[in-house]
Amino acid sequence: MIKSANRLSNSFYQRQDVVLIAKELIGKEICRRIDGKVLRGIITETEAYSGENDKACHAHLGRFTKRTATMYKAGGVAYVYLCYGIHHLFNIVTNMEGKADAVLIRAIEPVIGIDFMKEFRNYKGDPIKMAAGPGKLTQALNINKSLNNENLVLSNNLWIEDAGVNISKEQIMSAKRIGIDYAEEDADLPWRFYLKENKSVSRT
DNA sequence: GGAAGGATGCACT
DNA sequence: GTGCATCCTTCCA
Repeated sequence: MIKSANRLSNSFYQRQDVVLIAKELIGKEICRRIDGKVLRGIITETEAYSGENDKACHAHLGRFTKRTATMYKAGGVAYVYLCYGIHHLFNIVTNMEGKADAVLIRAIEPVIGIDFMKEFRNYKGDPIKMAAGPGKLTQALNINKSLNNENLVLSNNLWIEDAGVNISKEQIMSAKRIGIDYAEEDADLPWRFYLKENKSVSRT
């Protein structure tokens, strides 16, 4: 295992309040190791999804399928799946085994390995917006389905650290989630969190 | 074997 | 701000 005193552990992921975890993940650092290189980025935007009471969640009300099975695992594993046949989306499973809660990582601000991220995305523009969007950040970090089920506590390829960035409550904004209009009244839940006035968020 | 869907991104006005 | 292309996975017959 990569040595890191700041790596988030099961006690962080396996708490029951997925909304709280989504909020606390803002400002944390996502780390991805590829070929011995480590890419890092600060999480600037998340969304909470809860299996029990949330129509937007893939695993709502016992919809237990091959795809959503990962969400039922104990907190601390990655749930990666393909959307629109094109985009990989990266989620962090939370809560205990049997509870289908997860936090969608929607955007990061690149910190280390920016050139490699640019290469993965074949992107020439401003790095601050390079990973501002769930499909973009997975591409920048080269996250794909092979990382589904990856244990973020044990893995050498993908994990989350507390970067020591202090985020005040005033900097964390909440809003309704995006792209889930099919979820009816649950689409209005203010379960999306993002860093105030940060350029690396998908939309404002 | 086939049909339907989908937690987006980008081009364009 | 808005419209739509796009294609792999999943689920069901």
